[in-house]
Amino acid sequence: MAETSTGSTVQAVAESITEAVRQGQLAPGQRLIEADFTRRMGVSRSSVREAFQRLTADGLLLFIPNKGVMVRQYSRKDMQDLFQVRAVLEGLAVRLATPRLAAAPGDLPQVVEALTAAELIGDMVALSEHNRRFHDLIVSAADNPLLAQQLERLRNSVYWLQFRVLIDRESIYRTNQQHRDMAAAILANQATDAEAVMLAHVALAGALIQNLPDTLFSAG
Amino acid sequence: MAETSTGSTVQAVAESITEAVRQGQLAPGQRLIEADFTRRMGVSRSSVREAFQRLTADGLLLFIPNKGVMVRQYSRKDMQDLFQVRAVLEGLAVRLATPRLAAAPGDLPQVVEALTAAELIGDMVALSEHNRRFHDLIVSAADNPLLAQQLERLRNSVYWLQFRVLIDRESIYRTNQQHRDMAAAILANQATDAEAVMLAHVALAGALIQNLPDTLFSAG
DNA sequence: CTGATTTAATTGTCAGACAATCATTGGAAC
DNA sequence: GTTCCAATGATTGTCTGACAATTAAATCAG
Repeated sequence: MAETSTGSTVQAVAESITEAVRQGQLAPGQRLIEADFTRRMGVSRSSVREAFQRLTADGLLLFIPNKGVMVRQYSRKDMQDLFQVRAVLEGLAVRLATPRLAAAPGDLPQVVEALTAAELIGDMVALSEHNRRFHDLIVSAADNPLLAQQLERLRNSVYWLQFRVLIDRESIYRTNQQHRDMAAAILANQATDAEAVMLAHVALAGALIQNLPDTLFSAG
Repeated sequence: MAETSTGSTVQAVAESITEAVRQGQLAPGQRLIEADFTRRMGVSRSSVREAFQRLTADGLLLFIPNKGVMVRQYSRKDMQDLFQVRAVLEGLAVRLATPRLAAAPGDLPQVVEALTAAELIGDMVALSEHNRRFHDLIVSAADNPLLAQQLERLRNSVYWLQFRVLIDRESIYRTNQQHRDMAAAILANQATDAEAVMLAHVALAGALIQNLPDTLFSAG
């Protein structure tokens, strides 16, 4: 277990599971057995249960009484709901962040450049990485920890789907163009414009996800 | 989180603590001792710990490693952050709910009437009750469970402060007038107008809370 | 092959244990 | 009397083992 460990066992278990889900080693819908993790990680059932509890509250796992927990899977409706919420929150974030970033852009210009560069050479890993940096930069400039936490949770929920989305060059280009437009609006201190672009940006991401095949969604 | 009670022990403990916090029997900042609850409620430590864990994720309690949990207390900045987030979420809720409620108003007219009646006779308990019904009606009409859950959590956080806010007749009147305006916009299927009123409504609530004395806030 | 019944897995909860950490108390030194 | 520090007590973090209740799997009768 080589994560940002606080020394806490529960924390380590939770992080390990989170990572496994993100990497797709634990598929959505898959049931998690307590005894399984006690053996594989050499920790007690109490610790495993507490980790499950925490991750359930985080929305990563789904808890069903007397049945245990499973990796939460989302229906199309769930994703639609999620992107509606995410849109207004990301919009709020960029609205709050704009005046601050306009005054102190920090890494913003470099990140946008890196995004464009990654797009040109088709480096998906770098693209994903810098995309995360772009949004993190905005959220942290918004200076609202609650907002940051909520958005982090929402992003975790779509993390594994996100990868299946950026496949065609067209979508990548459109997405990246929105990044550039948004950065321009931010640096010009046009909060309303930046928010409008962000709303379109999140809407596009949501639409791309809805275009994915049925097999990636639960029935619900 | 007010889930349907499963009769589960952990659930019972969590609900009991939530209720105690809402009623002010457990004051913000107060530390909760595990052994205390095992004795008083006749349950095991594991159950208490799991309940703590759940409530921490819900934002009701604050967890500090090796120190335990305490009833979370909020600084003015925390409350400002919270109301910023709440505003956009409640705004989204009413925007989504408006077309549905315009088509099928359900109890909306009666609730608004009951609010006005409670205001006239100065019945604070009824006022609070119908206020909750008003907002619940909107959120459930929005048909977005994720949004509903997030708003529920945010409301829990301010529940105990809310009571200290509605003291002067002026604020009560203004608040209630917003309810009436919002209902009118909803029934006229004017989603944008309804959302605008909601934003003002939440902003007013936030301002009233900021007017409360320092003693009700943590330092931060 | 289907359905019912027995068997095995798994969860929910409890009790008790012990080391690690935090909080408090009571000096000892200044 | 105040300040620092060690001894003491309280509390948390984690583990082990246990057992009833519930769910899932296997078995067998038809």
